[in-house]
Amino acid sequence: MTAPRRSDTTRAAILTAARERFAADGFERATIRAIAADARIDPSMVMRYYGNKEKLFAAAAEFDLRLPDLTGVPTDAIGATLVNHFLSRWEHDETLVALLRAAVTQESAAERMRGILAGQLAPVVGRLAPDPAETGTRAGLLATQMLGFALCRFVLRIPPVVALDTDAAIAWLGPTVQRYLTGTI
Amino acid sequence: MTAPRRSDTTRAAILTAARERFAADGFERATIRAIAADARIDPSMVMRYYGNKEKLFAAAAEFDLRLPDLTGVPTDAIGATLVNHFLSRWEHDETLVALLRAAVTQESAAERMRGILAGQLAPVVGRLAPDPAETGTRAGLLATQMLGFALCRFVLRIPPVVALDTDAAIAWLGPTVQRYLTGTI
DNA sequence: GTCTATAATTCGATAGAC
DNA sequence: GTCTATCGAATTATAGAC
Repeated sequence: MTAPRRSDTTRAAILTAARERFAADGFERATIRAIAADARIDPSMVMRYYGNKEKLFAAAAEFDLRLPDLTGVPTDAIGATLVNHFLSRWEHDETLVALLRAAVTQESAAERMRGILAGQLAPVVGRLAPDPAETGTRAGLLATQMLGFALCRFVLRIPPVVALDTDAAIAWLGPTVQRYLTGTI
Repeated sequence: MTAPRRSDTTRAAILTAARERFAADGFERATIRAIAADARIDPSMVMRYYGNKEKLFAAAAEFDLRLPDLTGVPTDAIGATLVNHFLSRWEHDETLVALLRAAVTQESAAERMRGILAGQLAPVVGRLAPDPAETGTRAGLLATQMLGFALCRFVLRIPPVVALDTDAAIAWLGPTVQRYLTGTI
């Protein structure tokens, strides 16, 4: 364990500002100058700490889905539980929105997104589905619905999707996710 | 009716090249220079014909969903019919992928996307749902699933989603769309 | 109608003083 | 560690010759 350096405060401020800018503007339009201004530091410090823009993004887009343990959840409540988890996870952390916005034009961000699905989501899904060969497909289908919802709600801001409250969103999306994870064709 | 000018060929070539570049690279990374090079013309011609980059995009992103008439379709086949329609529509026209990629960082493109949903999709959905107050919500839910699928398949290229063939995609997504349009909470 | 030349910005990245 | 100054590259957009 190393003691926290005095530069750690600066590093954290940069990361917070970077996440906000990347989430709001996407990778290209989020400039190092703007991020530095938000963090109240000099732009050259960003380069000094993170090397270049892509490495800065890689550090800012570190993301843990924090998926709950589903072993104690009744089988037919898995869909609603997961939808509720994703909704509250997004409300309080814009990292995933930043990642989503950047992934559309930045291959490294898309690769990161694929890695999160394969490394964090698929293992949890795998513990539910009997057939291991289906795990990837089920996790992928879940991604199409939940990322699509995030896209329409937070990025495209489609009015009726923005207007949905948490209960309605769970009621509509829950059965979809439930079927993708535990149903059959 | 005016006779086709000889410049119409050039204009069409520009639009085709623009659609390809916007679809592949997004709004910021698709440069006027690259579009002009693809169309085998001088970059200044693009400006001459379309004024600026945003107007060029607006012209290239003109999109008609070409939704089929659903009045003759059995009620419980609506989901599969629509999913099949969207899949084939995307395979042969990259305009919607271009619009999706651009809409993530370009507000005017997002507005265009919202306009397509409200102007083309919602009216068709409205003819199916008994309650007019629900039309927007149902069309929005349909958008979350179908745009999410396009995002994961064509933009993020998530392997198991890319691997789905048409029949499997219809079998999985059809019931979801069916419930969003004709089901209840 | 087509192309050359270039203006005007903006940005990522670097060098170096302090 | 922090900041000033600036380079070099890329881009949209314009002006004007032919």
